[in-house]
Amino acid sequence: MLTRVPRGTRDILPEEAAWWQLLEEKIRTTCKLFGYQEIRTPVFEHTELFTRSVGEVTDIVAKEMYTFTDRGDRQLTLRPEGTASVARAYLENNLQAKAQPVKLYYTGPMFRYDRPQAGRYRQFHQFGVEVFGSQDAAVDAEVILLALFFFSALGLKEFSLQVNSVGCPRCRGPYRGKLQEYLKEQLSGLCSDCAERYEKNPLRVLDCKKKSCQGLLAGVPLLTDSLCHECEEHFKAVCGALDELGVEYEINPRLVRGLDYYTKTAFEIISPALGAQSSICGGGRYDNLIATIGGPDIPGIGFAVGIERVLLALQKENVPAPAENATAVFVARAGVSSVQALQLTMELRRAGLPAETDFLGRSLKAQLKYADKKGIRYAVLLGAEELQKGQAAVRDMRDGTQQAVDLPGLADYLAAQLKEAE
RNA sequence: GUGGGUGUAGCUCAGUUGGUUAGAGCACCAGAUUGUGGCUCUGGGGGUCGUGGGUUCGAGUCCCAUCAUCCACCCCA
Repeated sequence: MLTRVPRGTRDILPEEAAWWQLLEEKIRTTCKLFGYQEIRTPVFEHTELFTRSVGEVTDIVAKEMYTFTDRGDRQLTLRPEGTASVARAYLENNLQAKAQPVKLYYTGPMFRYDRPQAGRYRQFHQFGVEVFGSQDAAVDAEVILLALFFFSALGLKEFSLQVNSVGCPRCRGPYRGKLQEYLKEQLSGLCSDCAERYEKNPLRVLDCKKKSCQGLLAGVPLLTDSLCHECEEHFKAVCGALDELGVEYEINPRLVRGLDYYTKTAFEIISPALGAQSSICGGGRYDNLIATIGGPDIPGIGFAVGIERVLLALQKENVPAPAENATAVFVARAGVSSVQALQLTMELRRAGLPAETDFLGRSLKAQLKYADKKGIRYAVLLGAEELQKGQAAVRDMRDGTQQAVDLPGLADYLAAQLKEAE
């Protein structure tokens, strides 16, 4: 073999593509139901967009971006996430001039240079929504409800919601100091990763998986206790809205989001069916993002769902595979040219019947075998004998019964049979 | 970037202390049925044993390297 797919990428073969189509359909219907409109942005952007919005010191920017220089010496990057691009498009196309708030959704491939593992790929796919222009806590609730609604619509059963508030620059700065002060005492007991996190991003120490570190965090000050008045009120309002709407959730004061632009609400939806990468949806509010990339002061909130992970979760939960939409009719031929058979096949197609025929000159037996394997319901036998009488034999592949039908009425006959079969 | 597991047919795997021409099931193709799928029977095609090097009279088997893949860490969807 000359070459293989690059590491961390994969082919989606027809069988699996049926799952993808199902997901894409649910995405569209759910978003329509909630009044969100689709936006499509390029898969690559100026590198600067991500370094500025996602944050220079985040892992995504520091070590996971697919960055390249094009022939015109431009620094470009394959998008590692969707929010920055949508925020850029919002600004660039003056969507603040449209009816507010602007509610958008997107799907598509994202790229991160990371070691592949269960539920993690270098090219992966996200479905996300973004709302610009409202600070109402009810919007936070709606966005969360949309995600939960989507998972339920897919037939997913086991998933749970965690929420937190990561504050804003006003309260996060002082809290960071308080946290570092506390951690300073424990520094000798923390793992090497946490020692590094202590310097670079102390909030991350909170959700370290090591028991030894968690043990040292018993009396750690929590951000939710140090929120400024505005953030605290907003967090209370979000929790209150979820309560009132009957949404089950857990407050996880150690939930930290990895991207710099998050403010206030942060949430995550987890599927226990998955391995270590159990997060199927992550999101939150980003009230300063638009301003960060040079726009006016417009608040926003959104989430991203990992399509591959949702697919894994559906399979782990044994959600039944979507029914294959098989071809309805196979035109088998005996002593008739493939072009003649194609002629009849086209007539059926023009009448709206999914149909195919043989191109391999196989025996009738082999043709029927093919039709059987592809789950085709009706085989039309076009043979010299029948053709003389102006007929074709229609074989119901389910019970093997056969019926001679006049060619002029064949499409109508098949259409009626198929309708009845429904 | 770090640690561990696994690489033999399209798929799942077997292959003895290193020993002739590397096997099975499923899948695929054909025949039994000269124009009829599924079930059965019979036959057939398909492998540089991941790759490169080493040890040996002899390597799928042992050693080293490398690549791929899986799982976990970091981080994230």
